[in-house]
Formats: sequence, structure tokens, C-alpha cells
Amino acid sequence: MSIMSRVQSATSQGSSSISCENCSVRHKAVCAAMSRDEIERLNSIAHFKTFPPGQLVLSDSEATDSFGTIVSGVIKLSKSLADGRRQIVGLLFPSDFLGRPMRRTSPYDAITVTEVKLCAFPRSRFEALIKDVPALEHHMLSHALDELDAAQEWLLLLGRKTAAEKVASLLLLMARRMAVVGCANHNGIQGVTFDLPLSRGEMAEFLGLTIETVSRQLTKLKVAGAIELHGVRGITVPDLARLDCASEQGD
Amino acid sequence: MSIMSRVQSATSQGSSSISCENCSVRHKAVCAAMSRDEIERLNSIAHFKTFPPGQLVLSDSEATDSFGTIVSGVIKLSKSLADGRRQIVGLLFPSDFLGRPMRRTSPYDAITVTEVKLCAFPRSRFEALIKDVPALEHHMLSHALDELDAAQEWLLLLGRKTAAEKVASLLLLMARRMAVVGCANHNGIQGVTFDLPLSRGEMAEFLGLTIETVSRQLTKLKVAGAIELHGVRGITVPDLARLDCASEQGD
DNA sequence: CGCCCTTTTGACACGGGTCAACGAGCGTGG
DNA sequence: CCACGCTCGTTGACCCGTGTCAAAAGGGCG
Repeated sequence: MSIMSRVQSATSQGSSSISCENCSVRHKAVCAAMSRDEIERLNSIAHFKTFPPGQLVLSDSEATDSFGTIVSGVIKLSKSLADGRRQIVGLLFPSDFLGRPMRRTSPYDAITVTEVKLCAFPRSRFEALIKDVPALEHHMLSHALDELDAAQEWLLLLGRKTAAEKVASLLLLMARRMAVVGCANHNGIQGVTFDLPLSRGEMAEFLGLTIETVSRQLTKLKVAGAIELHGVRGITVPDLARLDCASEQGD
Repeated sequence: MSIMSRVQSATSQGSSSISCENCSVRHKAVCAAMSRDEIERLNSIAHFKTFPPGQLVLSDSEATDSFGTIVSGVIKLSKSLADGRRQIVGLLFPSDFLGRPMRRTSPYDAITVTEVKLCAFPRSRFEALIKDVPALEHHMLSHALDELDAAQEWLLLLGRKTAAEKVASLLLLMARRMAVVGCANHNGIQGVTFDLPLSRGEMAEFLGLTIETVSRQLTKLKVAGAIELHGVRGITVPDLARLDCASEQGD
């Protein structure tokens, strides 16, 4: 039995009520756009849910009500073809928004990659709130445009970059997001150490590659001195600028 | 001298004022979301611009004011790496919106593929209008989510589909869009004939392939009887369902 | 310690890229 | 009206990067 199926069959989620005051994403998520009493209203309909890793949170073309801001953890969004080929089409980090207003069903599967804490809202009440608070819709639009930018950047990666450039790009993406979320240690002006949230297989799914190719490119980067690997998840990027360079020209 | 540079150096654009009454995109574009007098206000700040094919309309990371609804023609959005590798990250058809509210600069180049008629608004006045008309922002959000869906569908294509599936998918996309825009003739219940708006090179740019591969896959589809080619731009798809099938499993 | 799952490494195959030649369409000028 | 040249598209031969298949090497947990 795989780890994934084991955790899926475990108790699926906890739940508890909320205080926004010292929430770690208070100033980055939708909440950032809202006044004191708007927050109050949002607060009153919100509750925390915790999901174990590997849990299916939204399912392709099924309506569900998981909907809200990610407080901690990472979620992957993935689409698949009839014969099972899969592609991750997005990653959500803390402060990102899960689920889409104005859309009944999800165009992809959303699956937790790590344990995830979600600040969830019932869809109907959130949509009612949107009608009263224009700033909320404004923020959702801004967020959607950011996601669109990210997706288009990834189109360039999938369509035109080599395997080496793809792996470097993904490491860079994760290093940056883990850093803003505070899950990375800085060493030196340009260096950073963190744990990879994704397995080799998930990296491959995101990059349009196979596990084997990802693994080979990682050892190539290690041998070249662009990264250090500590065990299978730990990684140090001694020089982000150098990796950035590798992400556009291989070496 | 290439066609593209010739048309670029030609007189760049015409301009004239507007009547929404019998506009061909009146009920599909942003206008669809608006009441009679809101339209009136939008109308008062709008003017038509016409661009020849091959013209750069928005430039990567440059601020410009081309901004509005496409009335006729096709625009490609493309990104490129430092060494010149290019990837088309989106196509805009009539009723689609060009340019992004809340963003000073464009993350891609926008280039006309055919002659394009644009119903343009000055950015600042459009943004002012957004503040007064919540339905407008609502529509922009909806549109952004549609674009995001399209981009994510394309991620799956670029990451996981074979060359044959990619070409079939693109033909299908163009057949459908050309049909809703009224630039295609239906033959039979499932058949359609139209002119390809994209050159082989542009198809390749969109699909993450080379010109040669696109050309080979097209002749393969022709030999298999899935399409007929008339000259270099004309195409008949006798059975959309069959092509749809080819877009997910090659044959 | 042993099992199981993930990752790494190696050998080989193949899809699509590259390079080159050829063909078709079309505007221009003789 | 035809010949020329230019561009775009097609076709062929070959090559290379990445996928595939297989086996070995960790690493965590009972």
C-alpha cells in the first residue's frame, strides 16, 4: 500500500475556528485587501481545515466546497489525459487561493503535497460577500492575473526549455516561494537551504519530463556545483543568480 | 525584405469612432455585461484602430496603451528567451480582450497575425470606468479565468502530448474559434471549412515544435483522411469528433 | 535485520530536431 | 506573358536528447 493511499484513508481533516490577528498570511492573502470590519465578516464565515499529504481536495469536473486561502503547506493542481498521462498545471503555496469563484466545477485535480492548513469559506457565503465588497473581487482579479502570468511563463518552459533548464527553473521557483513563506534558511547573500516539497515524480509531472531525467539533471547540477543535495529532500542553492542563469541557458 | 517588416513600415493604423448597435461582438465581449447607459459611457471613450498583419501591438515589458476588444482578426501573444527561442502563449480572437487592467506593462509581445480591428479604450479612462461599474470588473475576472483555463489546457498539451496530438489539438482549437466567429463554413453535421489564420511557423511556435514537424504531421493527418488541405491556408475538417479523438490519442 | 518504496544509474530505443535540397505560390520586371 | 527571385512549405537523411526498461542503491519503518 502506497503512502498516498494510506494517508487518504486516514481521518481526512480537522477543523477549528479562527483568529486573523496574528495569522501568518494575514497581509498577503485576500485578507490584505480588506478593512477591519470586512475582515471581521470574512472571519465569521471562515474555519480551518487540515489535510494530510496526498489528499485529493478538489476533483476534476466535480463540484466541491473546498475553497479558501492556504495557510501552510503546498497543493498541486494537475490535469490528465484519458490514458493517464499527467501534467501539474500549478502549485499553490501559503497565501494562495484555492478554488474559483464563479465556477461550479474545477478544471483540474487539487492534491495536497504536504500537510496543508486551509482557511476555508463556504462558497455561497464567500460569493455573497464578494457582492458587498468590491475590493474582494478586485483582489481575486489581481490574483487570477498573477496565476495567468505564472502559467504563461510555464508554457515557455514546457515548450522551449531543455531538461536541464527546466529543472533549474523549478528549483528556482521553489527556492523563492519557500523563502517568502519562511520555510528556507538563508546562507550568505545569495544562498538558501530548504526541503523540496515535491518528490522526484512530482517534479517530473510539473516539468513534462520523466523521473529518470529529473534525477539525472539534479545530479548534473550537483556535480556542476550549482546545488548541494542533503538526503533526498534537502537542498542548498549556494547562488540563486547562478541557478537563474542555468534556467535560461542550461549552463 | 520580409512581409512582416514591409507591413510594419506601412502606415500603422487607421482610427474612427464607434456605434455599438450592430457591432459583431456586441453580445460576446465586455459589452455583454453592461447596461444600456453603461455601454453609452464605454462607447464615448472608445475608438476603432485597424492594424495590418504582422504588427507589434504590445511589447514585452513595455507600457503601451493598446487596450480593448478585438472586433475582427487574430492576435498572437508570445514570449521569448534571451537566445531567441519563442513560444506563443495565447491567441486572441474577436470578442477577446487585449491588454490587462491593473498592470502597467505586458509580460509578452502581442503581434497581429491577420489584419485586426480593435475597439480601443484609453487605459486610464477604462480603469476609471471600472471603478463605477462593478459588472465590468466581474466580467474581466471571468475572462481572466477563461484565459487561465486555456493556458492550463495548453500546459497539458505542451508537457504531455505527442506531435500528432498537438497538431490535431491546434486545428481543433482554430476550427472551433473560427466557427464561433463566423469565419468558417459548415459542411455536414460535423464538418467545417476555413482558412488557417496561422502560418506553419506560427503553429510550430504555439505547439513547441519545429516547422518541419508541423508540416509532417499535417500531411500525416491528410493521408489518414482526418483533414483536407486546399492550398497552404485552406483546410477542411470533415469530422470534428474524429479530430478530437486524434487530439488525445494520436490516432 | 529485512521489506518496501523511492531514487539513482546504466544501456538502449525512438520521436522529434537539425540540416539540406526541392517544390509551390506569387509579385516584379523584362 | 514569361522568367526570375523570394518566401514559405514539404520532404528526406541523419542525429541527439529524452523516454523506456531494467537493475542496483539508499532510506525509513516494522
